[in-house]
Amino acid sequence: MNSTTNTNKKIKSTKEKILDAAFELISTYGYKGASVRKIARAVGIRESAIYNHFKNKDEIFKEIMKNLFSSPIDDFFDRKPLLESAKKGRRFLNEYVASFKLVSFDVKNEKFFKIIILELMQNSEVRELFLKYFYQENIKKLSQAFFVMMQEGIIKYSDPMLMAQEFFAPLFYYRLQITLLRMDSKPTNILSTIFEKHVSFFWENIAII
Amino acid sequence: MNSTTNTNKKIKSTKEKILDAAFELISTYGYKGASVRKIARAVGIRESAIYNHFKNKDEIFKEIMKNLFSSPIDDFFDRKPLLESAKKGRRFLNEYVASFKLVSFDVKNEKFFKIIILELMQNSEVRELFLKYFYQENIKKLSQAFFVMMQEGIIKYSDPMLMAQEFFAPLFYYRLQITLLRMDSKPTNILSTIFEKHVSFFWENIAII
DNA sequence: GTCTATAGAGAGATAGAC
DNA sequence: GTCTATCTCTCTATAGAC
Repeated sequence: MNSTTNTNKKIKSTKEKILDAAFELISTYGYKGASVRKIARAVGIRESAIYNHFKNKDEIFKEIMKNLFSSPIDDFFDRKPLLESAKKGRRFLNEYVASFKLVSFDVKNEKFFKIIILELMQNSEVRELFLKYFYQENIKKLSQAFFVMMQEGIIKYSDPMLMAQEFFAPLFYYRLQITLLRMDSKPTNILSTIFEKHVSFFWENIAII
Repeated sequence: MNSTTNTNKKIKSTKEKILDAAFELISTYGYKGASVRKIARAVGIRESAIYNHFKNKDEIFKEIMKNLFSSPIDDFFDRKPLLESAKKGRRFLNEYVASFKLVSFDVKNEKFFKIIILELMQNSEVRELFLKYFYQENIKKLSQAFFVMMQEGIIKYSDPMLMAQEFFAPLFYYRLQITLLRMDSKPTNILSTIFEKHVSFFWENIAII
């Protein structure tokens, strides 16, 4: 174990520094606005030095894109057996939303979210990943969970896919609002409990009894 | 009434042509990407000629911004007395959503929507208008409508503001998805009836009986 | 692996002839 | 009101010295 493994305090390589600076700049100015000039200045090197680590600007973005959708929400589904924990009904939804809320208020994840929105209308690959991530990953798994709940007789019978979308959409909407408010340093206290309220509102309406 | 009033087929002035071209370009490339060069080329004039009609590039964007949020959804609330039509309950929601759906699939409005998303993370004024429009205009009026329904005993008692947000959020989410799918010429048939399904799902859960 | 120097394109904007 | 010509800046990227 030498310094190159960067176990603890990690001395960052120039390549890592470039990626960090690029990530920061792209999340505020977007891909076009984050120029190689700005990135180099942020790192403290010349533009030409960038090209010793990346073939071109696009390669930098591609590297950052790899982590764009690997957020803690995925981990949520990985952490526990879906079909088993779904049986917990409302408690399952509470846990899911708590995880989503944590991600929404996390600074690093907020920057990823900003990049997604910034590039959504410009980059078809981002669109592809966006639809895949929010659909395949979240909606599909949520609909499975709702299906389990129906089978268990905890909630009313309905279209699980529709239910999943109806459940997820407000989460996305609230997250977007939080991000926008925070960008202009506006208070988000109105939204601090909205996630919990959402679960209550939703549950009241799908639960049996 | 002479040719300058442009009553019927309207011979467009250069200024109008510039605005049209700029609108088109901004909706695909964003503000930064829609260069004065590109706009001039699209109109068929030189860049310098642009400056006879607008002080600078920013003035062009400001002019377009004026119409950014004056969409037909506003008209919906203007057209009919809110407190009276809200008493119709589900029929009111159906009409509101039908209006929203029309806007979502309208090509011109889709371009406005794209500009909003493109500039949301870059332009604080767009953010301001976005929050104002979607909050003050839509959510506030919807919550008034829900309050009326509660008073009338058509729906269960609850927080009208929360209800309005929960009702509106999926509409926004579905609209975004439709826009993204259409950008890559992907089928939207899965979403063609989602707006109606949303009303059904929501209504079932708030209605008394 | 970093630097200087430079190329070549595209950006916003202005001066002045017609 | 449109043109040509031009200025100044910023951008991505490469060549070659150290």
